[in-house]
Amino acid sequence: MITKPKGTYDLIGIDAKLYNYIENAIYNFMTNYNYEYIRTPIFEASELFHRSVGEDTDIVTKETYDFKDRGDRNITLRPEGTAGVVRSLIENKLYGNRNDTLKYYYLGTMYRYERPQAGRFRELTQFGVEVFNSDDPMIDAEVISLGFNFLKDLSLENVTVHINSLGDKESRENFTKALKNYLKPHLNELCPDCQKRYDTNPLRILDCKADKDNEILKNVPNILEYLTEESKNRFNKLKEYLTLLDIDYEIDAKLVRGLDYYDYNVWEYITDDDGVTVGGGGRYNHLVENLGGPQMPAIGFGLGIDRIIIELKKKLEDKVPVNNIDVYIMCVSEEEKIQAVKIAQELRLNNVISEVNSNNLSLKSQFKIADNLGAKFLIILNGEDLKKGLINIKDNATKEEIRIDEAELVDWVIGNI
RNA sequence: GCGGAGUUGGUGAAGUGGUUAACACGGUAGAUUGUGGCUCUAUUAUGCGUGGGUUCGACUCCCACACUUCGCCCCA
Repeated sequence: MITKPKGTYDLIGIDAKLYNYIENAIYNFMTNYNYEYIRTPIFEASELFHRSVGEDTDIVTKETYDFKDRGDRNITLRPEGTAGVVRSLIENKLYGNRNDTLKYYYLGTMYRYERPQAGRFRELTQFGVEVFNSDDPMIDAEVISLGFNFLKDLSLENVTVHINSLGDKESRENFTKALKNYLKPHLNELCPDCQKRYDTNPLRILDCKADKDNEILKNVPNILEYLTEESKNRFNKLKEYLTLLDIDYEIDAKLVRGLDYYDYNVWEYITDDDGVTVGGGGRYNHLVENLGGPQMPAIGFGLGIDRIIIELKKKLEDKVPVNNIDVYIMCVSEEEKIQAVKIAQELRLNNVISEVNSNNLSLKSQFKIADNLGAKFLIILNGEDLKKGLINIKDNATKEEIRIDEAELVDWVIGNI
């Protein structure tokens, strides 16, 4: 048997239903916020990700799907959404009118060569937004609240936004220096991984799992105290706006995001009950420029649809929603089938959700199927009535059965569902 | 890339080196001369992740691989 590649999954059953539900919610929601839909390729030149994410990080050296195409080009399956959108912005000169704030959203699959775990796949789906050309904390608040409100709209109620500021370059350098000075005398008390991180990625030590309870980490310098005036102002403004907008947020000075390109305000959406991060984002005011575009501020987030589906399922428990249909059409003989197909099409074209037996089943089985589909009405075709131009229709709730004229069927159904 | 646990019908699962792989749900057919949801009866895995090996004999033991899951690294 051929099996699916590691870390992928088939979207079927309840998961597929939830995905459809989320997808529709996204389109509706984004229309109200007046964000434009953008779709960029699933694969891009490898260089794009190397330059955006950082040349030396593990992410790019061993956690992307890279290959050479037949034209000997270096190609990478996109591991995230931001780089492609920024590339498109630059290539298509979408920033033509420099007064506009440009707002985009995307939904699509991403590919990461990682070891699968709970809620971590090699093919994953992300919904994200990117906003260009506004540097005002007001827009930070809009973007953060957009994600938060969207999750609420999906009825994922218990989510808190964890916010932090990484400041500008100067703030980060100052903080990193202070952090390293603080940790240096205690280095041998940290876990082996953290001892390595001390040189490679000191900020990551802040959210180390092994040293979580370590006293040393509890008293670590606070990045927020090392922010420059400007960075601090941005962060304070953001908090004011979030309070104004009634967003549940929490300041988390130990929140660091993995990418080099973030500046200033960063955040994650974290569920309250089990602490799952369903998404996160940050401001990245230098990425557009670094990828060859104009100097242009930007901010965005990504939400993991796969994780959201998992969280929604936890909430649903056994209350699996059933899509009830309006009409189930039962038929046995050849002449009944001919009629059934015709009626089914007619009803469907009139927005009546209809299903028709197509398996030569006994009436008993057809009744069962109709019940499982939650049909409101059953059309039970029979040869004798058909000859008289009558259709036998049964209300599945009251069990009442009436015969109505063929010509009046559609109107009758529309009037009664 | 590293480590732990797992993989038995459509589903939930029990099970043993030896002939017929339990039980339940679900499905199908019948009792019901075309009108179900209750009940009863029959039937429903030529196969126990895949490929090798040991054995007279393997679903059961051994090896490899795949996939799942939990954790590490990493987390865009």
